Amino acid sequence: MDATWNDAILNNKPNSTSQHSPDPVMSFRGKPLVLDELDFFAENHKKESSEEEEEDDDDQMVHSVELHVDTSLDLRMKNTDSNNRSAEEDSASETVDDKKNEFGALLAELHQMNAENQRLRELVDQVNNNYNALRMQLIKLKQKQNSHGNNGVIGEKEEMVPNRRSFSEMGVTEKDEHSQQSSEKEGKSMVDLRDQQNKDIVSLEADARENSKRRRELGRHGDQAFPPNKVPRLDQESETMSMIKKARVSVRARSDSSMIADGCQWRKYGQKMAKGNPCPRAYYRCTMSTGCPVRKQVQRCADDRSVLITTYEGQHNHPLPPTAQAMASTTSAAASMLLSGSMPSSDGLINPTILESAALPCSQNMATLSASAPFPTITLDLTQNANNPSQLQREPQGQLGHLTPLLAHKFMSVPKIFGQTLCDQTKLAGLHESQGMDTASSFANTLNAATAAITADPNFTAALVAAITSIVGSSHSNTNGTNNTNGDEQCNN
DNA sequence: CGGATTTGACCAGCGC
DNA sequence: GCGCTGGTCAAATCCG
Repeated sequence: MDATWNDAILNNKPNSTSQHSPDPVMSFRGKPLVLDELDFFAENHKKESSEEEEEDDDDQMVHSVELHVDTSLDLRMKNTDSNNRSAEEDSASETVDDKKNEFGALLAELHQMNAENQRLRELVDQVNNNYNALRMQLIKLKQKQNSHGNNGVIGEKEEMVPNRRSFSEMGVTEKDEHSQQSSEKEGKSMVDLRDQQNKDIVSLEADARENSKRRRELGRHGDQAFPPNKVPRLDQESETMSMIKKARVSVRARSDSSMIADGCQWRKYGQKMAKGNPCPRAYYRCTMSTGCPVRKQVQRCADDRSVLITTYEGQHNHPLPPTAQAMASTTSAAASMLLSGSMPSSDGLINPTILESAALPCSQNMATLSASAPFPTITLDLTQNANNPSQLQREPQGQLGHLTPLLAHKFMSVPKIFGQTLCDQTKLAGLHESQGMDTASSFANTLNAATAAITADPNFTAALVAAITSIVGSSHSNTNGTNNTNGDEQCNN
């Protein structure tokens, strides 16, 4: 943005030319501007501001800029009128001055917001960095302690124990683990504590299995020994925990390569022929950190083999390179959003805000949630709009970093709509039960509403398309060190 | 030689 | 209980 132009507008300095001129003009660098030039600058300013907006992901800024342009257009219209009616020149001139002042104020506000956004962004970056550093330290510490506790015998197995993973993902935050570790410092050995944790978790999961089994039997026999409001609470909690553990994000995108380049390192650990699809499904796990629980499945679409379906599961437990953060943020945020919306509101009904959103007519069917799948899955379909040039142009290929906040914001804004956190879900589940609602059907309803709510946001879908298209685009040149698998070749042949 | 990939075996969940 | 399916393991193999 041209600083001089800004200063001229922001300071709203009276210019000698404009002061003496009968026509309402503004000046720029000492040169009087006619209205067409003003429009030109306004348009230019809009373009520049839009570019900045794309970099800053500042939605509010967009509104400000639009307002600014509207004002300038309004200005022109008013000025044209005043030229035609000389009798109203004075009043028109006053109107123009008013508009100029308003214009300047808006720009000043715009700058303030911009600066504030910059500060906030830096703050968020800093918090993120601190979090990642702490996390890495924690992981290293745990590994150290594990190696002591196991006489130096530690492997991936220990880190990959699902119990531990589910424990951390079950809403027991690292803070809790920290507090447990500090209590351990007060006298308990790490080994004992870990054994106890594992026993508790094993016991929890065994109970959950038992309850699940019992419920299945009850369902078969139509027995009411456990009517909806009498089902043990643990069952609900376990179900929620299991959901959290199993939430998935599926991305459909056109790609010739065997994988989309999402910035992470993956190791293939299996391949299976899936039913109903001649193309094999490949299983990958993240190898950027030992014990990272993230896995993904890659499979070509049976109907259209140019479409690559990548399904992500889990959250990374390590810092990610900028190129990986876009996809990771998108998937983890989508999973969070998905899970946050997986329960009804506290009154047992779907939040009316969701229904309002669902009623919006602009759904593009790009993001869908599946309630019928064994695990809650959000599918992002990028095949329909991938050829839309206007959307492709929004984001240069290979530049994912600055999309992350926007994508995460777009996803994260949904839980706010639902007005709940993951921690509330178990409580709500109990309440839900007590009101005798059919959990499965309400869950499906909520998912449907969430689907509509997400897809109703054109900004979200556009940003998503841009982000993942750029990922897919870059995958042609970089397959992340993974060669084409047999499965892919097999399928392409 | 070490890391990545392949592939058959194994296991768990689910429906009948 | 049995068979089917999806997901994972781990030994064998490949590759740089």
